[in-house]
Amino acid sequence: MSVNNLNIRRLLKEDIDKPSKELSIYLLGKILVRKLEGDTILKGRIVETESYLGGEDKASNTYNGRRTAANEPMYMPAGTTFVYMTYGMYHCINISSKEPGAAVLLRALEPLSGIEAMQKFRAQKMKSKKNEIKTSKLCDGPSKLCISMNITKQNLNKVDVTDPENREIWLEDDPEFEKENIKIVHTSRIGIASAGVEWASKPLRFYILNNDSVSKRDKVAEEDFHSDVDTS
DNA sequence: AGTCCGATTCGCT
DNA sequence: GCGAATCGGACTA
Repeated sequence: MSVNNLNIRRLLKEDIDKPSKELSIYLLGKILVRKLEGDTILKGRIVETESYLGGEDKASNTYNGRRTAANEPMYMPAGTTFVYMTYGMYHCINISSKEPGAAVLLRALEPLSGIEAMQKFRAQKMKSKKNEIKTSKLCDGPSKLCISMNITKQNLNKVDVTDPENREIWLEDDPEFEKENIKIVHTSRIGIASAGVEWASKPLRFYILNNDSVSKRDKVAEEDFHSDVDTS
């Protein structure tokens, strides 16, 4: 085992047991690990997240306290996966947070290990399998990362990623990753216009500035980080 | 039982 | 940049 691996540790319940917004930011830089049958390991650094709150949040599946069999994982203890199908053909994965009815949507990963397998999963699902996908484009969207990591509602909904016995999916800390050296952009969430401007515009999406795997950059929000260089 | 609609992605214009 | 693909589940009656 390499020296680097000695400091890597799985995240536990106590690490994840945070309110949705706080957890969204905490998870940036952490590593999502997926172990396939045959022991292939896929890893990706979380570089973009979104927070979904309960109750008031019109964009949330749990808006107004709605509670059904389908959204039950959002009410379960922090660290529970909530995988749902969207547009009849894609999946999105969330990690439930401390508050009942709230969760964090994983929107993008920077692929670190198992790139070959990710390429294979993505190619399977596409019509034109001609050209190879750029590594940074393998997981640059909530459904793309589910395809690349073979995450579906059938296989990984409602499981505890903080369970030390979980051999399929978990989170790891990366001691090499210097969180103090990155900039985190706070901006509006994607694809929720029908929730109305008030909730659609709230800054509940978070991503690592200048990371190539981020799904959609917000140039305006990014200006906050270089306003002193502005020449206008 | 029937209708409506996405927390998206891809392929083509 | 735009429209199609595609289906589970919430909601209506």
